[in-house]
Amino acid sequence: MPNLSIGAAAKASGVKVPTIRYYESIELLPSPPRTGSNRRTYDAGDVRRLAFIRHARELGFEVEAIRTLLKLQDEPEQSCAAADAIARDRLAEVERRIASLEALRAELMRMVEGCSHGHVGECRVIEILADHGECRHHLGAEPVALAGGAGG
Amino acid sequence: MPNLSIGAAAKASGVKVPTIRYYESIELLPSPPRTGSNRRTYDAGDVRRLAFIRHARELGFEVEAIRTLLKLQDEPEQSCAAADAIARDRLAEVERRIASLEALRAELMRMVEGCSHGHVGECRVIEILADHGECRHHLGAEPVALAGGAGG
DNA sequence: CTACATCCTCTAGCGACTAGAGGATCAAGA
DNA sequence: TCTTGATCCTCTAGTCGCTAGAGGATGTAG
Repeated sequence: MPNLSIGAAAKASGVKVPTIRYYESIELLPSPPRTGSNRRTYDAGDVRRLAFIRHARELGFEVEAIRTLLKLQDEPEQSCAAADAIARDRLAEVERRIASLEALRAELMRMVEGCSHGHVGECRVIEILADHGECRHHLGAEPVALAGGAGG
Repeated sequence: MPNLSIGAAAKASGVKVPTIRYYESIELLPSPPRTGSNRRTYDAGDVRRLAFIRHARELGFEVEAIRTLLKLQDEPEQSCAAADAIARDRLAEVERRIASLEALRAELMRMVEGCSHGHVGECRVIEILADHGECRHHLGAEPVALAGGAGG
């Protein structure tokens, strides 16, 4: 299945067309050969690489980490200690995030359970947000950062 | 404690100075009065509002949602159904994120456990990322988006 | 009087895309 | 052959929620 158009590569890999071009622009994906009419052509290897990137992104790996992983992949005689370290870092962060989110969920549940659908004056949601002292746990110094950026 | 400088308001509310100015620029916080030498002066009400915003942001509320909540807060005779709905949305999203992150954690644990510190050729980390088929669960269509934005 | 902290405005940058303009090319049907 | 519409190209600018830095004015402590 060689010589795929960018659209076909997008379909096969699950990475959107503009995102593929973006990955090329940041040199995460090599510039593919072009047809006579200047269109990009991809092969199965590119699709695999794109799927790899997509999967890693879904797992929350940052582009820089993916870049490192791809370099490791390109030189398979290297030690996998570096790849392992990246995954471990990721795991630690994911566990931190889960802990934050669970504290957060507890607080949100407290809010919506306390809401008696009366007036805002007695609304727990507003009240809890207004009174920081009611919040016993500590959500950590850094913001929780789950505002979903790239929604469909 | 009226007539605080922006730095004092920042300290009292836990919101950084440039962030306070940013909130003013997007009209989340009203423009405060200025001194003769053009410096912003805040009072206790502003500090409360800032603390409210900060707390809501820590809980993952988007600025637009906070804007709505603040409007509700300013008119306390309204029904709190809107505030409740916003909090419920937030809760649902948090629960989705937790589920994604737990699937993700399982996969990362599988990765680092499988890594025998040999060569990349046998490295589970690379292998699992490369082979999407090994991933049984589904992380959802949208990206997990936990790349920590504003790390201090 | 001298440091130095704090304040001001302004612009630009971050990450990881997404959206749209404005145009070229391709594939299929009438 | 013509036409329609999908796909492709490049480019710039926008998203979100800030953060960083330039370049200058003002305040405060010793």
